[in-house]
Order: sequence, then C-alpha cells, then structure tokens
Amino acid sequence: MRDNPVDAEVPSHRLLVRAGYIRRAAPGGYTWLPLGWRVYQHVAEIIRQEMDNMGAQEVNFPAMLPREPYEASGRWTDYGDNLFRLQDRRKVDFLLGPTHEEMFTLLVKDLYSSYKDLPLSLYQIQTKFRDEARPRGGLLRGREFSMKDSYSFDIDDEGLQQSYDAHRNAYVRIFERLGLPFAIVSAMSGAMGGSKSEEFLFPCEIGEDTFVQCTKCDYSANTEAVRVGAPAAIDSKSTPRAQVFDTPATPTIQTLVDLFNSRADLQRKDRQWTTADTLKNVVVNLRHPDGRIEALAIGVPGDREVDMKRLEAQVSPAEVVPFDDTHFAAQPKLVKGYIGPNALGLAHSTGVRYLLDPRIADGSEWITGANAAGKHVAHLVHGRDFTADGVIDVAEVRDDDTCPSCASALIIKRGIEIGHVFQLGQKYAEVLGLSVLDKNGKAQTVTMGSYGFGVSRAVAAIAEATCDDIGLRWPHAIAPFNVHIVMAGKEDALITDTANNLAQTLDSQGIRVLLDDRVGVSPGVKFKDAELIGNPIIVVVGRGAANGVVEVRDRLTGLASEVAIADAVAHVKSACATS
RNA sequence: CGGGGAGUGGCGCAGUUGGUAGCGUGCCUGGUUUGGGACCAGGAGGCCGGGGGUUCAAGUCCCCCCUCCCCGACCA
Repeated sequence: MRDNPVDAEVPSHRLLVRAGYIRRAAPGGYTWLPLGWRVYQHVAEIIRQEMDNMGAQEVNFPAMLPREPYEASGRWTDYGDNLFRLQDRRKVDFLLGPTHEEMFTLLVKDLYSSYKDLPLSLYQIQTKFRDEARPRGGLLRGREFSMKDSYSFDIDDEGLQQSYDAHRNAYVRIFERLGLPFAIVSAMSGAMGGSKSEEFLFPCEIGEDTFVQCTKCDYSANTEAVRVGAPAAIDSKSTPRAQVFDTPATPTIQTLVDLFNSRADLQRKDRQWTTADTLKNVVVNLRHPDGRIEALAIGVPGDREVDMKRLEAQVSPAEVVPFDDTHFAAQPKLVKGYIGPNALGLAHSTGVRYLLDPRIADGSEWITGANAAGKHVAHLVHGRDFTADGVIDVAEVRDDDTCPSCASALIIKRGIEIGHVFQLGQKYAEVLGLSVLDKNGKAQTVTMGSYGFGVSRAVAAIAEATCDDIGLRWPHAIAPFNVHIVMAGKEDALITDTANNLAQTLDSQGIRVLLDDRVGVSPGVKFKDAELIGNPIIVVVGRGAANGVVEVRDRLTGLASEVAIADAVAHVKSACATS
C-alpha cells in the first residue's frame, strides 16, 4: 500500500495498516492479516512460555459470560457503559468478558477445597471486550482486544506476596524478551478493588498514561498514585498576626498577587508575593455509592490546580460531581471566590469537610479568602490560625516536584500501559464464597492476585518502539519472518534458482523465510516493501548473483554487505542468532 | 458525553452558479522494461455514509440520523 491511511495518526498504527499486518473491521476492532497474526503468535508464545515457567497453568474461558457472577461482585453495574451486555432469545442477560476475576474465582471454588491445593496460578490468553468511549491508535485501545489475564490463589498474605512477585518477575522477563523498554510504576487499583498494584508502562510520547520518575532513585508512580512528602514544620513565632484586607477587583489569583505586590501596606520586604503564597480552596461534591452527596473543600497552593483524575482516584468509590451555584445558594457562608479556611471544616459553621494538600506545612502562612466578598486575609498561619480535617494529595503533579522517597526532582513522562499487576486480596473470594480448609480443618477465605498483560497492545507498542520513517523494524523474536529475500533485477534462471535454493535451505534449517518472487515488479518497489514490512534481515538476490554474491542487509542498522552465495546460509544464520 | 475536523472506486483526493461523476495510485489483459516506488495501449471497478425534503434535475441546497479521526472527559 503506497499511501498512508488518512485516519491513522499514530505511527505504529499507520505502518501496521499500510504494511498489511492489520485491517480495521469494526469500530475498535481489527482483523489480523497473515503478517500480523504471525507477530501476534510470537508475542503470545513468549508470554505463554514465561507464564508456564513460573508455574501458572493455561486455561480458556468463553468470552460470553453469564450475568450472575458479575452481579455478585457488583461489576455488572460498576463497569457501567464499558461493559458489553447482550441477551439470548429468552431475554437472559449475558456479557462479553472485560476481564475474568469472577469466572476464575468460581472455577477454583468448584475445583479445590484444601489449602494443599494452593498456591495456584491460572491464566488465559483471550479476547476481551470493553465498550471504550473512544478507541484509539488501532491496536493501542480497541473495544475488542487480546489480553493475557492470570489470577493467583493463596491461603494468606505471605503467599499472595510470593505469587505477586513471581508474576512481577515473569513480566520483567517478558518485557526483556520482547525487547520493549518499560517502567514499573505504583498505581491506583481503581475499579478492580484490592490494595497494592503496579503498572508496567512502555515509556512513549503517544502514551495515554502519565507517570513520574525520580531523577535520582528508582521511585516511579502513576500521577494518580504519586504521594508528595510533607514539608517540615515552619516556625511561625515571627509571622505577623493574620489581618483582613479589602481586595477589590481581584477576580483571579494573579490579580490578587499583583495587588499585594503593588500596595505599600501589603508588600513583602524580602521578596515579591507569588501565586504559591496563596491558598486556594476548591469545593466539590462527592456522590457516595449509597447516593449520599457530601461537600468537600480542598486547600491547595494557588499556583496549582486540583487534578480531577487524582481526586477521583483518591475518593473512589465516591464520584466527584460539581459544586454549582445551587449548592452555593444552599451554603450562604461559602462566598464564591473568597472561600477561606475559617469557614471550612467539620467543626466550623458550614460543616464542610476540609482537607489540605500536604504542601501546606504546619506553621506556613497564606493569603487566602476571608469569607466575605472583596476581602482576603494575609498571614494566616496553618496550625496557629486554622486547621483542617486532614490531608489529601490531589494537587496537580509537575516536573521538578520532589520525590517522596529521596526528595530529589521528579520528571513527568508518558507511557502506554502494557501490564498491570494487582494484589486483589479477598474481595472476589468473599463475595463469591471461595474458601478452602486450612490445616486445622477451618475454612479460610482465599486471597487473590490478578495480572493483566495486553497482548495486542504489546504488538502495537513493539512496533511503535522499533519503527522508523520508512517502515517497521521487528526484532527476530517477534518478526513475522527472520529473512526477507528479494529477487531483484532482470528475471533469469540464475537469480531465480539462487533465491529459491537459499529460501529452501534456510527454511529447512528452521529460519523463517519470506521470498518476494513477484515477476514484473521493479526492484525499487520490492525494496520499499521489504523495508516497510520490516523483517530484520533482507537478502537481495540480483545482479551480484552472476559474480557469485548476494547482498545481506540489516533492517535495523541499515548496514549491507556482499556475501558469497556459498556462505549466505551460514551468514544469515549467525545474524539471526546474534541479533 | 463536550469541542473541532471529515465521510465520493481498494487507498489518497478533486468535483465551479444544482445539469446525471473524475484524477492519481492500485487491480485485470497485452507488449516493452528490471538495483531504489518504470512505460505504452486497452479494460474492470462507484445506492457520492443513510433517510427525508426542495427542484424538471441533487455529490452539490435544506432537515434529521449514522460513522470515522483529533482534543478533552472516562477507562485494565
């Protein structure tokens, strides 16, 4: 295919379509063509081998599942619109599996009943369905995609930790074998439930996940899960007492700071005021799962926004909904634009729960709202003049924020989430009644882990990681073929025989060979196609054949060398072995 | 779900004041060519996203719907 498909923006997607690996078949659904399917199988096989190595056993569930187990776990409703639901002819509800915690839990419940059967790890490589609001980047985010999902079952937390570590280590090996760079970041568990979880990200500009990495130590976390360290307390003995000022015409924090810097009675002697000296109080509503609405005020330094993603991750399962004018009307003591700490808190008149960003150090002084229109208060000291009901870490994260582990600078990166490992704990085992008898004959609820790995997404990520301007560049372990033989130049018996013999010999020795024997196609076209398809070695059988040589090219480095026909097989084999 | 863009042969696109659809590429046939996207000749292929309307006449004008892409929201 000579022209790029116009509806593909992401390079790997464009190339995979153009080179004939995949083809869109439905919104968010892709057909694997022969080249693509070979790549997919290679990736799946590497995953399979590493899962088997760590002692997991492969099974396979149907994709179409009954409603009841998901009803029991709450996910029939919790998954919301992202769940594909359907009914059979008798109007019985089914779903297309988005992930299989419930089914695995029930399987183990059916099959096992003793602690002697544990630990146990089961996995499958299977098509998953999620009705994504916005599929993107071809294989990167589909509504139908292939995932390896595994589940561990242990009698206690120690066992879970071991199973978790085993999976984590297996994932490290899989990434290494796939040749895919990765970062392991702390993450929030989200709708999956459970406690500890880590994501395996492929760092990449087009990624949809944002994470931070420490420039010094190995701390790394999804921005939702970042925890900033609390600064040391500040001695406020010499801080002036709090004072209220009229601050007309200060609709934004910047205008407020400008006013303070321009008025002699408000200026600081040592430096200019900045937006970071102000305390911004944001009020939202939380909708709890039981339907209860609760107002929540959050205090952050004025130079930062509240990151809604981080907030939602923190307050989950409650949902964040806006605190709009009707809510302000119902709370006359909250003066929109001038909300100050002294109106907030469970102990205060409004009774609105008030949580502070951890950066608001004990003893620090602030310019903030005075709870009256047109008035702000300065020198308001945390701990001396106001207190909050607790701490919440939801301010936006920035480059150069400090690492919670070593206090060095953090940097922000983007990545594609390929794997996610969870310590689920007993959530699913409890609601589905999975327990085994322990040594004392007593029923113990099993504790579980869940481990996802996006297989189709990994294919796209590898393509993204390795491609260049002119095409794909697969590593040997993944490539559809090891060698792409191009017959170039005027067709004659020597060239045809040399190419065919070479292909047959390599094939018989276990090398995967693609032979381009199209007639009447000019050499330039064949070269371009070979480069686009991206197998790691390209062998050109052409005019050199008359002199007893062929050209061997390395697609990755672009280096080419002439090799005697007699040595070609050995040369290619060693190239396959070393790269 | 909000904002923006776009739907015309496989792919990339053009189509004027409304007049019955064209170009490039790919495909088929024959011939010439053969180391970096060759050339000549002949050919096949289109419910112009869908429905309704205006009109003698609609790819083009009007209304409704659908789909795709990008940004956001959401999401292992």
